[in-house]
Amino acid sequence: MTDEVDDTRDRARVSSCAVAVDVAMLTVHGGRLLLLLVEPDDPALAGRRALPRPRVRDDENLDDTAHRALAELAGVTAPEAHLEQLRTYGETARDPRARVVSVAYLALTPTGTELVDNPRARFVDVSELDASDGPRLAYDHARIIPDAIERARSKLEYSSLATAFVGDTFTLAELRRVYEAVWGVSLDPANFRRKVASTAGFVVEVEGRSRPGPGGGRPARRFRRGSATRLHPAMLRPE
Amino acid sequence: MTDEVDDTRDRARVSSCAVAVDVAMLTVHGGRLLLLLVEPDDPALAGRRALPRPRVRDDENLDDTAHRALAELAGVTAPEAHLEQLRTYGETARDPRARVVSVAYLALTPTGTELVDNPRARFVDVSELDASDGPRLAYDHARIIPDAIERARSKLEYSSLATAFVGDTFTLAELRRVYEAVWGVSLDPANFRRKVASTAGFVVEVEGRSRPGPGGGRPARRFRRGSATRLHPAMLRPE
DNA sequence: CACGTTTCGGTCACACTGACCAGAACTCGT
DNA sequence: ACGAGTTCTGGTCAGTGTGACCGAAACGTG
Repeated sequence: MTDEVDDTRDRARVSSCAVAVDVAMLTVHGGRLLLLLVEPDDPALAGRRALPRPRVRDDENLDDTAHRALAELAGVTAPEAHLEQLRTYGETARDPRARVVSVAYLALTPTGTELVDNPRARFVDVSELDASDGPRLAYDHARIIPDAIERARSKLEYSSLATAFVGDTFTLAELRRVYEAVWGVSLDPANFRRKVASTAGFVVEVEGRSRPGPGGGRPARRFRRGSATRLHPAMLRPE
Repeated sequence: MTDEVDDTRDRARVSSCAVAVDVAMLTVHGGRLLLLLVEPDDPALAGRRALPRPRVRDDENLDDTAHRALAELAGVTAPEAHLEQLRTYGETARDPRARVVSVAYLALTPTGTELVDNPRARFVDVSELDASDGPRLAYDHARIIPDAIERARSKLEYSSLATAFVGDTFTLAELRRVYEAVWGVSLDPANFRRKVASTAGFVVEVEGRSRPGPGGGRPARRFRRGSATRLHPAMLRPE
C-alpha cells in the first residue's frame, strides 16, 4: 500500500512521457478576438492547423518555453504580454504514435502586435473556429482552444487582464472594445466607464487626449494600467 | 523557424521527462480544513511529509491516476468526491536527481470520510502548515499546497463546490461551517441562508429534519445538492 | 453653422449585501 | 414543569453596485 502513495524512489515505475507545450495566443484586432494558428510540419496533418508547439529544451522551464514562442512568433516579451498556464492534457489516446503529455499555455498579446512574416502562422477569428468551413485542427487542439477562450473570458471578469490586450496607454473605449470582442457582447459606454473608474487600481489617468476618429467625437482621456491585479468588485459578463 | 513552432515530427527533439501526479486532498472536519499528507518512502526524506504521489500507469489517464489515489487512500470514488486538475509544475530544478514534471490535482472529499488505516498517511490542519513547528514538506510541495488551498477558497465563491465537502444530505449550518472552515471566517447564519436559498439550483430541500446537537436548538431542514455548478451571483468572501 | 459621433457626467429604479432583530423549536438543568 | 441557553428561520433597514437611460461637452464633416 505504501508503495502506491509515493513511488519516486523506484524511478523505473514512474512513467516517462514525451512532454510538449502548446500555446494558445490570443489578441484583439478590429473588434474581433483572434487566435494564432500554425501549419504543422507533419505531412500527415496537411491542411490542418494547430497551436504553436515550441520545443521544450532539456534545461528550460516550461514557462520559458512558452515565453520563447511568444517572442519568436509575435515579437512580444514579458511583461509586455501576459502568459499563464492553462492546464495539462495527458490522455493516453491523444497521439496514436506515442504517449504525449502536453502543457497548454494561454497568452494574451496587445492589439496591433506585429506578427513576424511567417507564412505558416496567422491569426484566425475565434468565431470562425466552430463554423463548418473553419480550419480543421490537428491533435486534440479542438479541445484545448475552447478551454483557452473560456479562461480568457472568465479572467476578464475578476482580473485586470484586459489591459494585456491594449498598449501602454489607452482610452476607456479601447478597453471597452476589448471586453466586447472577447465576450462577444456590446457594453454601455457610460456604465463601463463608471465601473472601471470606481474599481480602485484598475486604470490610472495620464496626460494627453486621444484624437477622435474619422467620424469625429469628443477627444478621449488616456489611461495606463493600475497596480491592481484582482478587480473588486468583479466585472461580470451580461446575462 | 518553422521547425521551432511544431516539433512533433522530430520525436528526438521533444523532451522526455518523468511524469508524476501529486494529489492535494482536502476535507473539512471539526470546523477545520484538513490536508492529507503521507511519509515518503525515500530515506533521504525521513521526517518530511509529502502529498500522495500515485504511480502513473502507462495505459492510464492522469485523471484516473488521481482518482485511484482517492479511492485507495480515502475510500471515496467519483462522483462522490470532486477532483480537478490544479496545475503542472515543471521547473528544471524541482528534483536534483532527474527532471520531473508533476501534474498536481485538487481533491475535495466529504466531511467524515473514513481514512483507511494507514499509519503513513494522516490529515493535517492547514493552519498548522505555515507554523514553524508544522511538518516539513518534501519536494516543492510547499509551493503546490498554497496553490491548492487558494484554488479551493476561490472556487467556493463562484461554484457549488462546497457541497463536495458534505454528505448526500446536509443542513445549511453544515454547509455554512464548510465555508467558515475553508475561508477561516465566521458568517452570519441568517444572511448565509438567504444567499444560498436565493441562488437557483444550489441546494434543494428534502424531507426530514436534523436532530439538534447536545446543546439543543431548533431542528434544521435538510437539503441535497442542486443542479447548478456555477453560482449566480457569486458568494464572495468577506473583506 | 447644422448635424452626427463619441466622450463623459448624471439620475432613477432595482438587486444584492451586511448588520441587526425577533420569533420558533429544541435541549438541558433545576 | 419551567426557565435558560442554543440553534434555526424569517424579517427589516441602510448602504452599495448595476442596468437603462438622459443630456451636455467636444470633436469632424457637409
